[in-house]
Amino acid sequence: MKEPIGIKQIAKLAEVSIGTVDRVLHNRGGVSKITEQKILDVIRKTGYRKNTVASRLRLGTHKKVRIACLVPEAASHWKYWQFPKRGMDRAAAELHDHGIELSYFYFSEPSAFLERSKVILDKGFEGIVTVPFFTAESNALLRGAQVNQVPVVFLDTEVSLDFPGWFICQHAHRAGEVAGRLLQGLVGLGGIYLVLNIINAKGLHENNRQRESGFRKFLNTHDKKEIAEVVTINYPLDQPLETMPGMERLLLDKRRKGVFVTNSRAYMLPPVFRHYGVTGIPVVGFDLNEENLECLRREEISFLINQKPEYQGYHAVRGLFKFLTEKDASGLHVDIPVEIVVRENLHLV
Amino acid sequence: MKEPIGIKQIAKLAEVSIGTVDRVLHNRGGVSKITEQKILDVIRKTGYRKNTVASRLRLGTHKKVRIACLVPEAASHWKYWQFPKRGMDRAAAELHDHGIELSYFYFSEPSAFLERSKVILDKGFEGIVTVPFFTAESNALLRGAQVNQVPVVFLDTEVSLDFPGWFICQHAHRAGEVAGRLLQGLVGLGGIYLVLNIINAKGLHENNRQRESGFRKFLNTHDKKEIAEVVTINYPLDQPLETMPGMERLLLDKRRKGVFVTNSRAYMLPPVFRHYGVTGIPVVGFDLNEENLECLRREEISFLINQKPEYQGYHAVRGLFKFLTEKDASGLHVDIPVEIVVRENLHLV
DNA sequence: CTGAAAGCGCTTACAG
DNA sequence: CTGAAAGCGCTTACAG
Repeated sequence: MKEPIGIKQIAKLAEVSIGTVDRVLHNRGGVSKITEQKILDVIRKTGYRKNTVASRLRLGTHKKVRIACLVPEAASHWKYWQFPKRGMDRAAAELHDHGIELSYFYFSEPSAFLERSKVILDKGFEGIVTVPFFTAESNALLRGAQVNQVPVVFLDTEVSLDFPGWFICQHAHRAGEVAGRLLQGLVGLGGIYLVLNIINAKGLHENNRQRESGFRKFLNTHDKKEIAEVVTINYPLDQPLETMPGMERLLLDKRRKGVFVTNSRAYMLPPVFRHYGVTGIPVVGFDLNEENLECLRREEISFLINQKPEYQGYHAVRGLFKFLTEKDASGLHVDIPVEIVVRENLHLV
Repeated sequence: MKEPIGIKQIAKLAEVSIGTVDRVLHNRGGVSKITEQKILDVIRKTGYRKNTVASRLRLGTHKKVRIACLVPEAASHWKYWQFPKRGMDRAAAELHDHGIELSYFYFSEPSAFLERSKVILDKGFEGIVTVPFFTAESNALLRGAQVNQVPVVFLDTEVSLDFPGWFICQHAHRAGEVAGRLLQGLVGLGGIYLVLNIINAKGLHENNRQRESGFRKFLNTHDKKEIAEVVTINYPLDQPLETMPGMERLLLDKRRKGVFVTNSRAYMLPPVFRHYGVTGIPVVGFDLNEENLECLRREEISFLINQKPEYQGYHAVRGLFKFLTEKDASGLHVDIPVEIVVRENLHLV
């Protein structure tokens, strides 16, 4: 209801021109201490807030906010990366008239990540969205970005790095606890729970490690009598799952309760079950890829946890834009919900 | 990458002034057929899209988009209505510089709803957000709104009305199916499932009816042998739940499996269980009110389904604004996800 | 039926 | 150190 205070009214109240007000607002210097103080007083008293629409009209048409997205090659990783990309594109479309320009860079190897990082920094992008798959290279990126105060947002995984960066991802430990809750709800306590991790040359992915840890924590907390046993199988992608050491013994053990797959490949389980002729073993996994969804529809998987990759990409771009144009980092503090998906809410998530 | 086409370039290409272009763009009339056609051709060929930022700067400061929110008195309905209100306020804050003005109107009785509706229509609001609690009165509102083509968005419940309106709410039947999935997962098929509905002078709330129907459908579909039995208790709010006819018999029956509460009062169950000295009965309910959350934390409720009321309010206002300013109704087609909440993802939803 | 001009609030290049 | 002016793209009131 209060009168809209603009830069013009500030200028009048402080008895200066709007140019001088702007100099103070943007710390452009060249203003005497006394005038500056007078203007700052008026700004404080009136509670002036810049009109972002006018600001973006003026600025956005001249020089766009340029954001670089350094993402895994779209085809890899089960097309998972199309989702964040879609979210980023959607955000950019919404902000088109505000003056935004998204550029994509792709990598698969660490060396490409490093090389593209350099290009991005050289080209003077104002913000970067990427993924912390390679720790050393992510640190190198952050080190370079720090020089020009370029904000970097990491999606998907939270890892510990040497310089400050933003993370928009799901709390993996919590997601593991949720998985524990869901499985335990289905089968009760006691018996043997199987955790399936993918392992590669670099060892366990941080998300998988955290998820397993959360899962174990849930069972330990809820199982006062220590009658539940959690067994982990770390399997490399290039080996057939059904012949992994321990698999046969576990599946045929009468005490086996359910399986928690810490990655996106829960759909690999049902064929293994069929191979050993076992039925009725609940599976909880991650991600809404087509293979998993098909299993969910056929009721071969009980629950999937969604990391909302599109949502992650969308908020990364919107959050960065807000930060860059309004110095407001609130849009970069988003907790990705641990969204539980069953067959019946599949089309509504 | 393509050159930004503005009204100025359209004018130049069509060899007219920008005023004439604007007349065509807004169907303001007073343009010869031949000029109009020439301009339309250029617009089509260039793929011109109006710059919404410039448009809002010009328009928003002169006349704001005025939206009326006709909502239940905030204190009633377990403070549930604070959430959509919060979402609407958040949307309005984000759109402040674009020129939006939200006005709240409150009702509790149908008569007040009707009276406020008239006021809203008289005052010439451009869009309305409300709730279809009273069918006849909602129809009256829609009838009045239709005259001036004022769009009306209903939250919370989808009902059948006599005139077209928008609905932003959860698919209640699906939510019931999800509840069926969750309960059946916990206790398996067979035995007696209890459905608890609140009933008042107007009978069953549409959402509750749909949720029960979805729940029953799930059990019927999955229970080929018809060994599961669903029993409904419709209870009026002014009577003690534990003495409702059938309650004692059901709870003490060995075959009883779990309880589905179709409204926000799942928290009333645990005391009833204690009253009869029964334990370990799973409960699935709706809404994240403090009482329910406390039960979830104490593991007296297994699952809560969130209708995301804040999200509903937020999207109603954003969707209406987009529709009113860009003739784009896409923001009014939102399916509210059936969000499943357990103790472990509570703080992240 | 059409055009020229003013202005939304902010930003900056230029003149002094 | 400060002000006056131009302009972002769109919209409208006014003049012809």
